[in-house]
Amino acid sequence: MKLDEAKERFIQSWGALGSNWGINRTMAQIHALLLVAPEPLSSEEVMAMLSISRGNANMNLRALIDWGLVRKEHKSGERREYFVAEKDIWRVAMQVIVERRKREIAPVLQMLAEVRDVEGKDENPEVQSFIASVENLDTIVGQADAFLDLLVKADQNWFANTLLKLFKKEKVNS
Amino acid sequence: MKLDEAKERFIQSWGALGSNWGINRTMAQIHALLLVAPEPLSSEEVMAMLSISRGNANMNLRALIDWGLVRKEHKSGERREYFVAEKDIWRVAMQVIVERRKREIAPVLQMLAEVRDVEGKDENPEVQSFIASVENLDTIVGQADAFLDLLVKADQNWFANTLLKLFKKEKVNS
DNA sequence: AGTGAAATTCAGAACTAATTGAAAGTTCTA
DNA sequence: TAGAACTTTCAATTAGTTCTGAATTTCACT
Repeated sequence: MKLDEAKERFIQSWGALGSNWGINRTMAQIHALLLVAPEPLSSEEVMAMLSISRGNANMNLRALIDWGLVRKEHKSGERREYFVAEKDIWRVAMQVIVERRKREIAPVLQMLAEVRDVEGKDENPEVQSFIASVENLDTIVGQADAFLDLLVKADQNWFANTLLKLFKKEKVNS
Repeated sequence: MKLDEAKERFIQSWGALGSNWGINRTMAQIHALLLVAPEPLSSEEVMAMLSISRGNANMNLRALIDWGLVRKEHKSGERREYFVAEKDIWRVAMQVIVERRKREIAPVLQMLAEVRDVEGKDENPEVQSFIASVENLDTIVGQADAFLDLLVKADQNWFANTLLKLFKKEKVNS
């Protein structure tokens, strides 16, 4: 496969993946494009390479900056702004986790805490079963949240090592 | 808060959450509804409670069954089918992970393997840097995949215990 | 094998999200 | 402070997704 073809394929797949995860396709494509670009790109270049409009490029570049996945770079003596993606994929992944945790897990935990405190837990068995479901959910979501918190504070080696150890244990146990 | 109100809030939030994660709102709402329903519900009941059409209810119920989150239940002597959600949330979470892993991680690993074998790795430095990015990504995605595989094989207690241990270590280390 | 109750399908309608592009805004240089 | 170079905004449009409901099929019972 030729380099350009490989890049194209990578960008397309990354875009498709993004759109399954609530990230819009263009945003994921721009991210992919910047990831494999050897140099910072200007918005003109992004527009041209993905055949998208100025407005679209601008909007999605800003969203990427918002997520902490891309940053602006100024070349001295140039009016034009350039964009670079964070190239360390581990950091990219952690950044995505941090953001989604903040935007999504936190509100869910909040909601669960609220609905949990429903009236009539002392007499009504239906209420009791509802509370049981909610508490169950709260435990799991809480555990996942704690785990992600641990993960984002850790580094990649720690993760890889832990994983390795866990694998070994699995083998022993089975 | 009254029980009905709490259920309503739960269903709405669950629906909103789903739509951020590539699961359509109605599907997530039906799931939420069944999760907190004390009894199996018929599609008529689902339709009525969420004010959705027959077709929509049918389609999404089937999608839920497909994901392994809901199952049909027959009451003897009844033509009508009833639906129950898997109530063990841990299992629900694992089921979702299994599905998404199958549908999404596998194709990404495939794509990465393909684009990795781009021409010119011996002379062109741009090709080399592209390959480096892709390999980097492949490592992380592969690790995540392995981790999820481990996770789905384990049970909730194992996860909670491991997590607990990791927390303790963190404290000692810091 | 006929009946009616329930499940399924699917073409088009309704809704939602993404995109465009032109206009307005900003910032730099002279 | 004029105007060129670039960025940002946003109303209108286009594309994509979900939902509806009538038509069709399946099924259980007689």
